[in-house]
Amino acid sequence: MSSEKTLNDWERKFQDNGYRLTTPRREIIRVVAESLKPLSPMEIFDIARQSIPTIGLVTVYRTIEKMESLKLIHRVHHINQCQTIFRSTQDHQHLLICTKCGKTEYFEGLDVEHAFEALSQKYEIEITGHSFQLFGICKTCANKPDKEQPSQ
Amino acid sequence: MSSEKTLNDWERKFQDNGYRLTTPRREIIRVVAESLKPLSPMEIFDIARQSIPTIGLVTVYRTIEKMESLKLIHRVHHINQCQTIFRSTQDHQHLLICTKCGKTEYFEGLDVEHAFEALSQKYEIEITGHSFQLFGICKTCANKPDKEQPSQ
DNA sequence: GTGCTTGCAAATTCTTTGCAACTTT
DNA sequence: AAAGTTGCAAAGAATTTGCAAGCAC
Repeated sequence: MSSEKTLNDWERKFQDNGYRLTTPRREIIRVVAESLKPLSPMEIFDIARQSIPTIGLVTVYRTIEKMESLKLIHRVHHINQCQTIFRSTQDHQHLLICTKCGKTEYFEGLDVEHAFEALSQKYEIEITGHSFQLFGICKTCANKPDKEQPSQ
Repeated sequence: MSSEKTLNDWERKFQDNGYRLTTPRREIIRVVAESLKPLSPMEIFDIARQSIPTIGLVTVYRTIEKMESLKLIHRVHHINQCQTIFRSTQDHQHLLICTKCGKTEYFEGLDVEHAFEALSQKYEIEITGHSFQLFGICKTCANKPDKEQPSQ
């Protein structure tokens, strides 16, 4: 899908949901829809500002909120930015996280590395690492609908 | 591996690398090594403070730094915390990211969902979502050793 | 005209840095 | 004793909120 089509789609989604298409908002949408890489709010701001110098960073944050609620974007894991930490194991990097209580464990039984060679060639990129996390509701939380934290 | 063993391992790693084992540092290590879930710096601080009330949040940040350089921990993707955004597609959530220039694209050719049913049963958790990202060096960057950004 | 949206300023929250006092080795 | 480490205070970033003026519909 061309980015021009994406852009129209996004603008239509905004209107269909009762959001107005203002000049700054359209520019922010355009920047994100056409970007080849994940962007931080400040990066979006800097790019958008080149066309609309009076734009405010706050508007960027608020437009991101709306794009997210419309599911037009999602958040990308950049290792250096995430500040939630967990003990690592040498072997496995595959995590299973309960979104309700936070309980987390490493899991085995899903081999993804076997496909890396073929993907490297197909997409012309040398794969050097990966992040793989599954989210779900653990047994304990499924049985207790109320908020519950693990012992620590 | 029991968390007691983990704890001893970690303390030894600190000492082997010339870091001193101080009271606050040991407590922070203990909290992280024994935690069942990923923790933010503030959460670590709050738990550690229960045993060592005089501990400082700064020490938590600095100990995290050291644990990370010793590869005892790693950072976990929590969707609500990461502020780097990228357009989403309805179908695929699998990203290929060049760590040098940031260029990102969705990829196909790796079916992970097929294993979810078996994993759900094995780990007693209902899987509701996942995040899967591959990191690497794209062809363009591999040919140009200098820093280079994609057009946007 | 109505009501959503904007940008500013200020308030919060999060993270890093400088430094003198303190601990570990 | 030497060198690494601590916690405070302050600086610096990043994000959110209140609000009057402005704009889309």
